[in-house]
Amino acid sequence: MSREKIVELIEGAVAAAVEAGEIPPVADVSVALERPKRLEHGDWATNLALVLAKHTGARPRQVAEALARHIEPVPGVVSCVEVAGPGFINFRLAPEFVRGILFEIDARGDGFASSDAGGSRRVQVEFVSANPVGPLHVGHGRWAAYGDALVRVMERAGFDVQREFYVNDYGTQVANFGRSISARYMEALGREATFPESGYAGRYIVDIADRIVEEHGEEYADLPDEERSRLFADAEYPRMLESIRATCERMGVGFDVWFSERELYRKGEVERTLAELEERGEAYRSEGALWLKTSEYGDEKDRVLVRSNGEPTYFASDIAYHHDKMLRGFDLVIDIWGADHHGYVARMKAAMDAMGYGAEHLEVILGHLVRLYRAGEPVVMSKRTGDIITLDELLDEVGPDAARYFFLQRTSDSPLDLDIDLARKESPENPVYYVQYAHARICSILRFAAEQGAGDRVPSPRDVALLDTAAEMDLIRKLAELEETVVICARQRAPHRLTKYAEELAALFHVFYRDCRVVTEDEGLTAARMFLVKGVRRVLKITLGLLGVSAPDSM
RNA sequence: GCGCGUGUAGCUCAGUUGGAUAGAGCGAUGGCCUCCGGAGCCAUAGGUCGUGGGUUCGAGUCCCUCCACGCGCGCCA
Repeated sequence: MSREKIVELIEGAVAAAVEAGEIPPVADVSVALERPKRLEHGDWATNLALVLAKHTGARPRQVAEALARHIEPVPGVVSCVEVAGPGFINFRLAPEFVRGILFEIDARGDGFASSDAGGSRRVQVEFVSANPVGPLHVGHGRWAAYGDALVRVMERAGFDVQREFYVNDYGTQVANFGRSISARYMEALGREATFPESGYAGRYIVDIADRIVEEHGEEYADLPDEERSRLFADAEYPRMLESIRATCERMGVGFDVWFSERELYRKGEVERTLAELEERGEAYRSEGALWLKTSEYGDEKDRVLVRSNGEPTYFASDIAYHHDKMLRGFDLVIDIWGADHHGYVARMKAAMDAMGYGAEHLEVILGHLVRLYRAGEPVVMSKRTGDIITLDELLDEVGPDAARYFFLQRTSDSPLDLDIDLARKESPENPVYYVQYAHARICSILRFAAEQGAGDRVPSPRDVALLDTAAEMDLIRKLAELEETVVICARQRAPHRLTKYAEELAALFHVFYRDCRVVTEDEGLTAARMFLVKGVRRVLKITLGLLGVSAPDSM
């Protein structure tokens, strides 16, 4: 890749300048390299001279000129090196080197833009992790899209990543679920029932109860309430979990591991972890409860692990869970939580320290919520009242491609406003159609070319050299940006940048399409342009694939 | 009250460890189809980057004040 070539040149110049006594030694050169925003500033630029000047108090431009003196253009690679502005060194690549990316795309195929930037670091990403007591809501959809795209992007950037869904199938939520079904069941039979205070009011609970009545009639009516509730909870949460899995599947999101909280308890991992923390002197007893000294690791106060009634808290099992993750050998664990859990981050990180792993092995990404609107009016969403728009309903209305793309357009750490009426319009306001259209259009061109009998030989470098208009070169340069874009997305945990890349690439293609006819009388030019267009198609497909959005041949 | 997050064009939002003249889509206005898909392209208008200070060669980006909005602050999960 061109980046490495430029870094080489800069490193050489730095070494030469240091030897000549013109500048002090420099640690790392590669970080100072960036793509200028403006084309007239070249293909690559470094602010290294500015950074050096800052440390030494020298004049930035003088440092830049000293460095530039030690850099010679490389025929066929770098055509021009110049000092500009306050002290940037700009590099312009030779056109034939720029065009070389087309051959690279052709050679690497679907593996194009993958790199080893992540160094095969073992990473686990845990996301969605919804309680199996109700359907996924729209916010879950956002986190599913985000987590899944993040994993795809990190994989392509050379991380070894696993997807995990944590199933909270133990404790209060599941118990409430059972009690809610139980109450609806009794109501359906015309028996006396009081709906629990903290029950789930959603319509789906009634549906479940009705189904049980249909299948089993009054079979459970005379059981004690608690027993019936437990029975229903145990029988129904796996079904609910299955439907959650199916919804994720609809969005193209699959998990490598479904990890059960219940299993943690069953295997005694919670007990073991608590004992360990006590042995390490990180936990202590007070007021009849067991506390973790989280305040020693940056949390506001110590937190309860075991209540005075003997019941472990959710925090306790969560620590055991993260203990388990670390035992499984991950270098880094990324948790994606709803933003409403942000008060929980400090204590979980403190727990990582208390266990002796170090908080730096846990990264928490807070997925902000989705605010739903209908025709500009906010939709009140509450599990308490049961008034929610489910993810399935949204998928019914806008389809998985638009939903995923929409969710991925914004950074994860800001709230997302989603107007359902707007989203369901399927109008060009949703850029997913714009990008998909570019792909479909290319496929159409290639179909046309085939009808015309245009050959699809790999063009010679001389043919490819015919690609020299601004529209063609701009498009080619954009193709070369995918790999670094993927790396940035992975490092910043910011897959949303890829939607922007996709739109820019599509836009440049549309401009090219306007300016350049692909199928012409000129065989060499036709071959070259078909080669280019195929490269664009490949890159669009890879990009959309990373986002989890389909790349249709026609629309 | 304390903590976290967010304030960038009329609207929705991008903006690499601080870099060169702050971008895109939608909306608005005006143009472009004899010929590979007009779900497209081109042009124009639109900004004190919430406010006020600070750090420096340089701040949308870093630090502090204040304002607005969202979320959190349980022996809930």
